[in-house]
Amino acid sequence: MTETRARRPGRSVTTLADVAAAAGVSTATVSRVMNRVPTVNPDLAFRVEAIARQMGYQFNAAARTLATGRTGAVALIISEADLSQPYSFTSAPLHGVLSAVARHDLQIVILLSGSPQQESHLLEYLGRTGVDGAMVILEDEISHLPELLRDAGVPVVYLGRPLGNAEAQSYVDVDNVGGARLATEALIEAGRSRIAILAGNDRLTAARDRLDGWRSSLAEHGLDAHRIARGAFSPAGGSDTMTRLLAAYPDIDGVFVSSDYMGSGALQVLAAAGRRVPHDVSVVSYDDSVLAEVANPPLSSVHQPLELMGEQMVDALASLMATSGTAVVQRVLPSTLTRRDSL
Amino acid sequence: MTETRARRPGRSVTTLADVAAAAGVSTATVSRVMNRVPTVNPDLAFRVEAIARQMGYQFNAAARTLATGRTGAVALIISEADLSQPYSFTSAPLHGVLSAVARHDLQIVILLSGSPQQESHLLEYLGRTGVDGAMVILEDEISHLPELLRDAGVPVVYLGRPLGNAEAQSYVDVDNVGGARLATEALIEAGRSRIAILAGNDRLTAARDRLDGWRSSLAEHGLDAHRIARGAFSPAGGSDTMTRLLAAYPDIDGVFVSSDYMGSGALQVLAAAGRRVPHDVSVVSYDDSVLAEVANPPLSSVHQPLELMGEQMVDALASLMATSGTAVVQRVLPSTLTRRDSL
DNA sequence: CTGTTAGCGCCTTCAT
DNA sequence: ATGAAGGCGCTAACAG
Repeated sequence: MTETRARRPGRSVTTLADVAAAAGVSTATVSRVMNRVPTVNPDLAFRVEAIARQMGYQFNAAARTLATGRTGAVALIISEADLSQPYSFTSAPLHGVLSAVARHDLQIVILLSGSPQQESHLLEYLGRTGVDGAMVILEDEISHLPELLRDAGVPVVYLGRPLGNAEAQSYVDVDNVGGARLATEALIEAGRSRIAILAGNDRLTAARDRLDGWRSSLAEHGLDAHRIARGAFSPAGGSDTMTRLLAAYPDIDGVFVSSDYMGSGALQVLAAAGRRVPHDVSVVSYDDSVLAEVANPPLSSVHQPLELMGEQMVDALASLMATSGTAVVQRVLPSTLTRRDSL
Repeated sequence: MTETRARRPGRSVTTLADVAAAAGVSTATVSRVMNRVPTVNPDLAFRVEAIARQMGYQFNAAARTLATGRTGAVALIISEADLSQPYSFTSAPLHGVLSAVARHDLQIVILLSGSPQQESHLLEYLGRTGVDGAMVILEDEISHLPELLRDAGVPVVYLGRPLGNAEAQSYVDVDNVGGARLATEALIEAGRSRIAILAGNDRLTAARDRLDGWRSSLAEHGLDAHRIARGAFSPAGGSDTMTRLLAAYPDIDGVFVSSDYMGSGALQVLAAAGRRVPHDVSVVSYDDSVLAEVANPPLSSVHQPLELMGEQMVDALASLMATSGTAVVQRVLPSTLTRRDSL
């Protein structure tokens, strides 16, 4: 019995050399064929390809990476905390990313950000021959991350305009100002004039932009823009903030709520206070999530193309990796309003 | 000027050889030090380690993989479709997986399942020296996947007991029967006796187990178990099914709903029919998601330790990879009941 | 258009 | 306990 020493490394039995031997050519030729180098004789290429397929040849990713320095993988940097939120918006762009990745023949590696430990791991991984590029999907802005990533030597695309140095970064964002204006205009068109806002945490650019949009719409129509209350993007935050708002400005007849999560809390407070929606008070919310759908009454809400954003991140990253220069891609997508009973 | 040809491959400038040269030892020794081989002289090890750290040495993953056949990465197989559901339960175990992965010093690669194309990609990737193991988180059972994966040559752990061949697979599951019993007992304790169920799609083992649990509890208490209606795990499914249920069995005073998603739909139908919850009808739901929290009234719901399950999947996989044998790990976690106003 | 030949960076027997 | 050297599988000059 031939003593074939068990090949520990790799599970892929067939190598380039095997195919080359079977086809009676050199490994270089097989390599060219597999990589579709155009200069090979078509007939030969066809023959080699057939043999390779028949032998079940699959290239060894590690070997290829070692030889080329490219990995065919991109990192997706997300936060554990974001995912753990019961209703987190991270999964929608994540979905977009995943569906787009297939088109570009890339592999996704998940890297966690959040704790210092995770970040050091992240940088370490990026520093090795880990990935060819990275995408960042973080709900809470982490202002120091961009500068850390800048040194990693790979192109990076952010979801949402990063807080810090701004203009030098590539990102895909939605028009939060425009979305807020959409919501506010709808309230005005519904005949409301004492329009308040439940604003989110000021540290988030999205929250600030929505406040700005609300303000500018009201200003354009000569309406007061002082009915403001701030709170967390959560049901509890929504009810607390709505309670304070109602106490401070009992005359409100319209509310723009900066997130559905807050919206569901706000609705409960409104109901408890005997304000009928939309009879006494019109409400427009933000995110157009399932929470808006199941709310009572169902909430009109500004829809964000989250999945599309994920897809575009991949497209942007792919183009950055192709040019490998210092190019910057910045894309801002429009929002739309989904109308439901609360208006 | 010395003509240092630009090193295309890899970004990690410092190699084992560099460290070896700086320390005046062989690359073999440095390799041993970095891999904590116990036979090296402690003093030497310390010295080498210091030098390596100071030079910012990081091992090249591709080179190591090429040499050892191990990758230090595990695949996470999920479905694009699951993620795209507005309220999907995939992200909770995902979160658990991610948080556990750090502890084991593993890297996560996302692989998509769903379309035939994605599956062939998946198998191809697994077939290469892609990963050392795999975890499967699929909300819809895909019965042919286990047998495909069986040939991939790496250990696999499932979330939820797989439908098919069952006993040969490793999995982490929750006790759906027990959870349903918990819910049903609570309904009985609340003084209800005409207890119906909104059951889910029969193709899901979870849905079937919940039905079984409901049945067995009722049987033990000598109560009728014929008030059954089936529907999709969605708000629309919930309202449709609840409507049918009410028409068929107008006398119900308790309902066990197999998912919060259905629950929110069911609640609306109940309200529209003039049935007060919990005064006329008690409702207990399943999943303990944010939907239960924001429902009106807030729903009592069976809580599943989804994140914990994700963590345990990683633990299980790690132990499988360590033994590298044909061992099987099967773990079933208990559910608990979160009480809210609907009871 | 195809073959030859060096590595890519690391691990690992085999000697010493 | 340490060093020398071959090889993991593939790619990319460079010849021919």
